[in-house]
Amino acid sequence: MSEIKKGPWKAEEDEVLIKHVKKYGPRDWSSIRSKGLLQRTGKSCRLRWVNKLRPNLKNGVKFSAEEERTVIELQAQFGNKWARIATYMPGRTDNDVKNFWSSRQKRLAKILRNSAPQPNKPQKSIHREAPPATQKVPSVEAPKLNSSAEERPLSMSQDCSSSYMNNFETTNMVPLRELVNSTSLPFEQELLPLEFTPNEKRISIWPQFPLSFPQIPLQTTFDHPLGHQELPMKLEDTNFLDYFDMGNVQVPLAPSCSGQERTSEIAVKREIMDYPLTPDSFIHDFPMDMFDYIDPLPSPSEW
DNA sequence: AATTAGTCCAACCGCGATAAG
DNA sequence: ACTTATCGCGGTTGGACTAAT
Repeated sequence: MSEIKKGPWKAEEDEVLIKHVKKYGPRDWSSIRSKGLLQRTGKSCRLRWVNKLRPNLKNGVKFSAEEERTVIELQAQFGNKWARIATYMPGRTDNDVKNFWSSRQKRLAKILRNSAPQPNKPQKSIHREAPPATQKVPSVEAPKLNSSAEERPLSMSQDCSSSYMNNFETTNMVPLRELVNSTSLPFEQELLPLEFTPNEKRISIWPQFPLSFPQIPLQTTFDHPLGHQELPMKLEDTNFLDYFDMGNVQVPLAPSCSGQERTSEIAVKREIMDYPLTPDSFIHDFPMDMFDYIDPLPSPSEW
């Protein structure tokens, strides 16, 4: 029995694989080895085809702003179902999406690490008393990374906002699904999985949204004793978590989909500031540094 | 210029689901 | 109904590349 080859693929091997697929279609992967065409496992052949050789792949192309947004929202909805998410993204594989997401998680983890108060470093003056009228988001344990939104209770569905925060024991975060749901966006209807055909056109899935995307306020303000005049806290500020009690971060709640008010001081403030809650609102929960294309919210006069 | 740290990405592994015998 | 083979998915790893020091 011949040895199984591993490691990087050579161009000749790719050619053999492509020929095989042309002849038999993308199936019978294990027969490639049993016929002696390649010393690769069927698994390896399939992976190579799906991730690199398949037609219409966007190899070497960075994720666009639109793709970033798609991943963010679909991850919030589906959890780490990368294959499923990839079906909404022409030219992208589950591996692409997975790699993209994990790199953003690392980026965020770094941001949070850099932002965390240093043990020996004098702390900034932080407003630690809960403002009287503020409703706290229930504290949740950060779910394990491989958890899936589909398999979790609703309240635990904020994968993307909490799963990368394993460094913290508990974190109060906006439940992403609530935020997404609060917009009453029928995701399953709006984002149709794409079927790949040889000559498929690039399908834009976003124009169907009633609102433009993304709309991150240039300066997301949070309650602070100094007031936002002195402290225009921006999420991209690497020290932004210093403004919070790290163990008990308070973030805005979006209105529930039933329309009932879920007041939080911040949410109210946002209303006052005339920032409507959009389908994109949940992206407020991310530091801007985490993504490449999160643009500032245009001023209301520009709408 | 050399070294280090950070990022990206291709490929592997393990596991569960499903099909075939 | 049971066993085995195959496939597909998600998690992880390691090397290549780039930026920072």
